Amino acid sequence: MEELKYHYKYPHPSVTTDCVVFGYDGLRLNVLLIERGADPFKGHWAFPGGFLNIDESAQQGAKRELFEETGLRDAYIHQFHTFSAVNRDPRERVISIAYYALVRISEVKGGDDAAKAQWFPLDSVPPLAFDHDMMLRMAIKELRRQIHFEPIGLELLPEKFTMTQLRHLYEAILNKKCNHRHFSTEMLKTGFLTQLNETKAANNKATSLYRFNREKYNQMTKNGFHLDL
Amino acid sequence: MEELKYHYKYPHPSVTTDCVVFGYDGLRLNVLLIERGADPFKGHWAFPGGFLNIDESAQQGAKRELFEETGLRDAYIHQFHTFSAVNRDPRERVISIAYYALVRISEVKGGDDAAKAQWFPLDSVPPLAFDHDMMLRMAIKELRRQIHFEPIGLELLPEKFTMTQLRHLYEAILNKKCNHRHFSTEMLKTGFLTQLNETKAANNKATSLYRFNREKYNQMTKNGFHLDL
DNA sequence: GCAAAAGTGTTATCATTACACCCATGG
DNA sequence: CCATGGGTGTAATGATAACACTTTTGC
Repeated sequence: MEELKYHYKYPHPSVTTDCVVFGYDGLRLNVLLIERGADPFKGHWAFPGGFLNIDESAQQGAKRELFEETGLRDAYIHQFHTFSAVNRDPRERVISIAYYALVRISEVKGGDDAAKAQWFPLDSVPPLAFDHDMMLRMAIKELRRQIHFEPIGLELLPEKFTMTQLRHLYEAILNKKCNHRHFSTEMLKTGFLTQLNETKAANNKATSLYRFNREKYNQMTKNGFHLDL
Repeated sequence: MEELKYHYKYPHPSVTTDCVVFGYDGLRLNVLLIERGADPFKGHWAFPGGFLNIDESAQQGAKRELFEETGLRDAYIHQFHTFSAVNRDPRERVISIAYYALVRISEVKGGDDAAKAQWFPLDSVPPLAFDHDMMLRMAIKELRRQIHFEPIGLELLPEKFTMTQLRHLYEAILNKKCNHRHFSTEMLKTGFLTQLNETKAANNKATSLYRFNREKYNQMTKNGFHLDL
């Protein structure tokens, strides 16, 4: 047995970060799951995560775990809840600070370790390990709230996109249809979209392409705004 | 020196809960602060809080701390963020799971301990200890978001109240005027208000009194709804 | 009696939706 | 050449706000 080095008068919990990684495939919202190779919950699916180092903040820890699993360095992440039920891990007392990330599925590489990772559409997620079912429900709830107060999309859509693509993303996240006239006017008046001169001759007449105005986008992420959908 | 009992191979952080207690006095939103009696930050004001026991969840810990400080057993509390910057406490690595509570100022008794506690209106809060300034900003931001998705007021208003009182509460929280016609129709159509036969002959002609419909209120707290203000 | 607080009637403006129609592409 | 997936014009409906006016109380 290894030497035990750190001594406390009162017991301290272990602290982990977990990351619900949302990816958009242009049609549906997906989550990235890892198949556990060891007990407890061996063979079950779970979110990527791991122990927090003593010299890193939770955000740094979550980004490190995300990088190890997806190869993404600067993804957008957002802390949404800390899970602390006494028996949530059968081995020992573990508190998990949970984040969600928004990424483009196409940019994700396989993880460092040989862990099996796989994307699942939101309506086909298998039963998860630990309290990760609740974790997923709360992540979705928080994402659906956040969409009313911060811009979303820069991390999920290609560089250039049509208004319809942006609406489809919002519809996938909110799981409801949005009126396209209203959606378009609301989006344009936020000011974080730049209309390009280019158009896309897709399956219909020339359609305008848009790009995110990063400066305005970041400012609105920081200061917040209010969107009625 | 006391005997040290708990041994870990890797260092574990300490975990605390802190509670931003919001109280409404019928006019403004206030927060409850404790004057620190010992270093670090001796003499500075801070939110009530303390170490999490190994056999309680964060929610139980926050409620325990709240009870010790206010005498309130069943206040409404809501977790809003976990603070984990490496040097947020100068003594050791401390992670704080932060909640806010909504209480009636009139029901708060002095705390168990001799700690000096005092209510401060939101626009007169002194500089706070640790990272509690940021904590307060984030608590207010989250409360202002939450008000769009869950009913608020049962914990802050008297049993019976007028529509104007309810609107004043919302205006105090959102820090902006609400159109009184619109406010009234929006509130009534949520269904969590019950109009009483009684009226209040206050400073004007007879005004209807309302009560919260607890069943509907709790259901909407749980399932969420959407309110545009 | 008058100022202040709060409710009501009327109307103007704007947001939102519904419906019908048009256009360009891909088979 | 037609079905499909969007886009647009017009108009109805409903939400929101502004303004003037009323009621009652406290001073």
